[in-house]
Amino acid sequence: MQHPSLTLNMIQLDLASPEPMQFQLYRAMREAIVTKQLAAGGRLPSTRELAQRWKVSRNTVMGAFDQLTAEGYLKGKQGAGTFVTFSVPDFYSRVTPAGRAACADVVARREAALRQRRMKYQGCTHEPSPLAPLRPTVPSLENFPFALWEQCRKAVLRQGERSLLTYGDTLGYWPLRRAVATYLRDTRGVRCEPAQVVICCGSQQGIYLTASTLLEHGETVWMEDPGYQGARIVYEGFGAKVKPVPVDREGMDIQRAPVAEGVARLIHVSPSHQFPLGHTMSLERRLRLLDYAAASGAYIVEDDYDSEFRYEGRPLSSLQGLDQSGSVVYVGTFSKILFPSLRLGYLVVPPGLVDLFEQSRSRIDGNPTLIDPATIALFMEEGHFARHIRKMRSLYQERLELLHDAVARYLRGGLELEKQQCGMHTVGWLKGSTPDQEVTARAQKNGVVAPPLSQYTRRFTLPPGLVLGFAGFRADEIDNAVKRLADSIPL
Amino acid sequence: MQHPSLTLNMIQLDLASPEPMQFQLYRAMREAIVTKQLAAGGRLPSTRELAQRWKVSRNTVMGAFDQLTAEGYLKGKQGAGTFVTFSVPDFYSRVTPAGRAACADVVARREAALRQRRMKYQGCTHEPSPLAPLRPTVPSLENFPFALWEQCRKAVLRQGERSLLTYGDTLGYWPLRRAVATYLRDTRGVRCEPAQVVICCGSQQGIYLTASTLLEHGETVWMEDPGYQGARIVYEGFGAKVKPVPVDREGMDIQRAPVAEGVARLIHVSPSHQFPLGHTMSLERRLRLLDYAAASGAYIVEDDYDSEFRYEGRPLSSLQGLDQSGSVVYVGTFSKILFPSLRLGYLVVPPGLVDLFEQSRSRIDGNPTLIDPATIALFMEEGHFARHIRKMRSLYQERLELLHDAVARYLRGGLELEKQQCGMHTVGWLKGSTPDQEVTARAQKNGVVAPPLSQYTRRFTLPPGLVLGFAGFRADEIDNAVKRLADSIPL
DNA sequence: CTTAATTTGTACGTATGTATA
DNA sequence: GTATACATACGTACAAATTAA
Repeated sequence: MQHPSLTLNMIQLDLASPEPMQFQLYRAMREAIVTKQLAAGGRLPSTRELAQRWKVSRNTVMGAFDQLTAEGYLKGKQGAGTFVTFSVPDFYSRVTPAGRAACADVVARREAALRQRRMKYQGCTHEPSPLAPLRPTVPSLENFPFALWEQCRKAVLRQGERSLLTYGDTLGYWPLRRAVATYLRDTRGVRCEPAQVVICCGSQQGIYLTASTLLEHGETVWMEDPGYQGARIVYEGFGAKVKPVPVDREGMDIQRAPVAEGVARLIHVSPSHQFPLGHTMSLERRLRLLDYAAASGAYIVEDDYDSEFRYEGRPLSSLQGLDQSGSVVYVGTFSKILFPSLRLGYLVVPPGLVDLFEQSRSRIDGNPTLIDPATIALFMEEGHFARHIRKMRSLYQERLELLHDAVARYLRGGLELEKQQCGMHTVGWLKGSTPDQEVTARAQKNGVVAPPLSQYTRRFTLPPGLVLGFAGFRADEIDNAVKRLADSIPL
Repeated sequence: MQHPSLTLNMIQLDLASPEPMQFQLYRAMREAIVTKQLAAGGRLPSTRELAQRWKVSRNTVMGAFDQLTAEGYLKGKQGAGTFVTFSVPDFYSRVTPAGRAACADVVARREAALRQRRMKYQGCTHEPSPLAPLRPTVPSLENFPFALWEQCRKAVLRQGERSLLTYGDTLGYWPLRRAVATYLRDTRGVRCEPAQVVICCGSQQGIYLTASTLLEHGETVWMEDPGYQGARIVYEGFGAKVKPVPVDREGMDIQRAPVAEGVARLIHVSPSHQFPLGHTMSLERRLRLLDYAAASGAYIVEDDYDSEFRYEGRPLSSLQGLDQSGSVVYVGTFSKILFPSLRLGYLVVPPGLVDLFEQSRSRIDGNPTLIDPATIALFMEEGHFARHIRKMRSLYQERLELLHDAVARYLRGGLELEKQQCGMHTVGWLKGSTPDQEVTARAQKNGVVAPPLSQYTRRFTLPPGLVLGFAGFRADEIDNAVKRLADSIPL
């Protein structure tokens, strides 16, 4: 077959461009080949000729040719010339307008289908509210002993620099698992061995991991309503049917669960400090719940997200500590005690399930980080952790009182605060008839973050209310925020 | 009703135990109440009497009583005594031996069923091999510019301490997404905007996230065989049917895919440096693959895990850069360039799918970390990143040559190294007839890590071979390891 | 078949701007 | 600030392969 000669007339060089000339040539020629402007098998002009025509060195042309040869577009034959080896396959849809159109159609339909499928999981999206008062779940960062933290980090790095940079254990850094086990035993009445502790990237991942291990597509999950919607989204993402169970002052009542609609595989609760209402689950309800789980084979997810900060009396011990059947997965987090961007949490799983959790963990996200966990471990071992909690407890208690004062000052009659015994946020009931979303929107305009209670419920209607975080903000910030909140509530 | 007096004779204290005595008392009494050894309404002995009997301070007894009172088990009446308030509900199965047995049975069956269900996902587990030569995918940690890294971290913290401790954007720290986009554009020919970049906890999570967004239960995934089994486990965990596609020197051949067994939703490939064999996918195969994806509606996962280190010529540009239909999800990682325990990677997703990925991301693991990403961003902006890659490139090239020398010296005839042009590991073909697993086991005993090739394949048989990592080890370590490897290979 | 012209592939040396140590 | 390394660009030379006269 006679090889047609190709001219390459279409290619223009730009001397002023910062892009190297070799690369300009490479790109232009590749484009020409892929779009079939240069036919397969065609012979290119000699490098000499091209160098002369483009007024560059022959080496420059050869540089471009080399790259194209390496990528398989060209093939040089000594003495004969350089040829386009690569025949853009005829199947290649890009070359014909019809093919292109067909593909575009397929691609568009694919995306539409995907969007459709995912629609059902959408629900309430995570609102990215700004870091303004009174955003809930923000700890006091100003009071975090960052210098101490850095000191621990340095010590940890000095000791084990090389080993802390490599791959860690799937379930987490052992000294941290040990420290967490001790901590939970001492302060939360959790019964566990270090081996049962799983370190994960935040409590959200902990819940995810639990779902991925214990939950099968189509199974039923019972959740508190109102409750933590982040968990609902996770469960629904696994194809679970999430059924709301009403909550009152004694917490979730398992006897009011929709048993008729199918037995639960997972029951998600926050017994120490119900999210978002803040109630503590009563002892009777706890025992009923545990009994139901043991008798029915359901697992309980105990979300203990906020239990560290209790202002009256001793913290109640955990559900997990009462359980004797191995039905409870305990979920905790460091994000709210230390700082959120640390993104570390933990699970305590029943002893018999550790290996199953290890399997799913290694699928999601093989080898975890090491430096931060090692730092936390030391931070705990040296007692800074417990000390910081104690300090924050009294600080947050003060701030809760400040919030009460400010509400009494600026919002008498407009907002009634729930009596809160623990946590970092409280609920304020709106006395007027304005829907809470509307108040939230107005407050946002005034620079105050206060999510509406209605955002946390799916089925049961609540009186209008706001969730107010008081932990992360100074006295003046709280005062100011409540003042502006008062301006946002129509009287 | 007359309250019966209770004796508490059953309670024994253990002075030697590290558990505080208050807590021992608390637990023992709680246990007695819950198991109905102490009846509801019963009057306990006075704290004075108990203190005397147990030979502890009255304060200790009061501590235990306080806790039990706070939790709702007891109620003290001044002048009258302390009473058991909590009546264990009769439903409570734990109280009767029959109920206990029934629960135990349910619990045991639940766990067995779970184990059964999860069995199918088990497959090849992640082998936790020690950090010994010649373990693959270990970068040279000794040469990591840790001082510079710490400097960047410090600078980043100084600038934005408070904001770096709070919650970040779902898809990652924006400056890092921007830096990654620029880097990939310049060095990998990836076409992308910063908004398409998703920061995740390692490439494993990237693959997981992709599967959770694009893959539905029961759909088909095509994968290179041999290939990265971590990805297979992820896909199978989502209920996908994973079909192996053979690989040769030109990479995976889409024309040999098992089309008859169902159309693919996802195609997982490593075109720049096939894992584990190290071949580069030819241009024709690349275009065929892209064409197939665009025409069939499949998505391609391009795992570009190792492409930074190329020792001859320029790195080939990515599949993503050739794609015009938005069918490619590009997966990269920092773990192999910086250090593994950093656990950070990234995806580049098609522009139309960003919001879907954001949704799934927020389910898996809401708000990502900030300090490390910010540090990387600065590290990149200041050029340390590119510099470090360049340095490591020439270092690894040297080490590859050292490996070749050592093999020539100690293993002439026993092992033939694949000619490698890039990456951090290479393949050595065993010339004898011993199965590779056996050689691996012997090597492990001699302190050398060298995974068998057979571990990376599912269906197609390969000649026996070993995967040898040369990047993370010093000259003497490599030499020594090869010597010990020679002792492990029967001649 | 021989020969001369042409072409690639390889190997030098040099200059320059940039980034790095 | 200075020395060093590196990528880009340019020029020259020559061997090996091919082609056409």
